[in-house]
Amino acid sequence: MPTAISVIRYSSITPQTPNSPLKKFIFFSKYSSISAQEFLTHLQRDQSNVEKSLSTVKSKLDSQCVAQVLEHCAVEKPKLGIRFFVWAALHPTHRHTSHMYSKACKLLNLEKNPRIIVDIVDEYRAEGFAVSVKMFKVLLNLCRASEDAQMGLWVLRKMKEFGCMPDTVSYNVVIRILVAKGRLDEAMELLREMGSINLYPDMVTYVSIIKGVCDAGNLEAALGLIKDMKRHGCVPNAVVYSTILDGICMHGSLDMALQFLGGMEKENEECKPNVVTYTTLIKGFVEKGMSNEAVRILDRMANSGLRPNRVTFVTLLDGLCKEGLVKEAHEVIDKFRDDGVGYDELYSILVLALFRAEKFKESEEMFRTMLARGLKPNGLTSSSIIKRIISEGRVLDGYFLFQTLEKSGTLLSVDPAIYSILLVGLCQENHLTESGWLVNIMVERGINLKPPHSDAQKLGHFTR
DNA sequence: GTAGGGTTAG
Repeated sequence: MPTAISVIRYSSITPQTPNSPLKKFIFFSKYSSISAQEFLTHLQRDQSNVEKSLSTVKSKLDSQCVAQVLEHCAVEKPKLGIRFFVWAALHPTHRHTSHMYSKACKLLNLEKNPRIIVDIVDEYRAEGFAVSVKMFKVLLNLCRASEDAQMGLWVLRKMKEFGCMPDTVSYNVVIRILVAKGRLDEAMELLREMGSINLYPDMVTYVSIIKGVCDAGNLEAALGLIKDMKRHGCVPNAVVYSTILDGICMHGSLDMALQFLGGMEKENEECKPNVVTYTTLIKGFVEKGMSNEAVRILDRMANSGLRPNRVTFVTLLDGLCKEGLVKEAHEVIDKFRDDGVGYDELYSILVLALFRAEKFKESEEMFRTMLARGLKPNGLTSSSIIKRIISEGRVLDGYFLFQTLEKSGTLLSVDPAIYSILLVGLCQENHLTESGWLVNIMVERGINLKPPHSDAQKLGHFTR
């Protein structure tokens, strides 16, 4: 049987990108798929014509393989990594998800080294490579993932030098980065620029700018933009109106927001309020400490035939619990128990809402009630409650809850970090049988020990 | 593209 000690030893060989060439080779052959290796080989074979070399690879291109190639390029050849990433984005059988864009930024450390993008564009030019609009859009989306407005603007300007005409989507990407950075004037300037080169701003362009204007509290400007878009034949939809409604909640009054909602309810299909619209208003009431009113919005939403989702319930139950309206919160979940989200999930949301309202005792009691009634709590709720119990020094309490969750089949959804925290606690208090049980489960599930730094030092005597 | 525990896997 594995012991606590063996798990700790075992975890010391957790894969991490190594530095020495030999270790790298072992890592390379152990953790990379055949296809990633093939792409890497071709990527390095003819560095003067990377794309052509890559195009001869027959292996299947998938997300896992993209991530592996990037990992291997990260340390020494980040530029090659990006060239591969851009090439892969244009591959007919593959599309990068937005998650993959963030992952690429992280792996290649684009935030710290924005120069890489500049260097790549220079490389393309030096090679006389025919860069397409699509390729530039990949670079733009990398700028967005690294939230680099400066680089986004730079890439947008560079496009023309390659004979590429930026399209509406290219502008939208840069406008969104600027809005996120609060650089509204520059975003507006780009909007005007689009008009001057006969590019049509679309719904996405307007939603981005309107959101920026609303966040800044300029409701009048937002309404002005609505007029502009109508004039340009872009008919505002529920997304646009929901964005404005959020602005009214934040910077106007709730009365005004109610009126605005009333107006939307009378509109035709495209503009009718949706789940997000109602949730936005619920959030508006909750943030003003009027959760009881928010409950009425939920009813109004249900009456109009829309199903509230998780976000709706999280927003509302958080508000009710913060105001101590726990009875009302129960009424809400009982009323909607068979309606889409599911009772286990609703109950979990309520327990977590109490937790976030710092009503820890009530929240833990309700969590235990859930388990006693055979309801399955979700991972976030279980993790939050157990983590707190352990941090209060009630290690065995945490252990018993772990056992209960294991029996109910929901232990797997608990954050893997908590396994380690619990194991450290059990070891420190010399609960050997209990640690053994936990170790078995961890080994069985392939969960590595990742003690927080301070605890790792305390664990020193176990690893010797 | 709008509300936004984090979920799958990406």
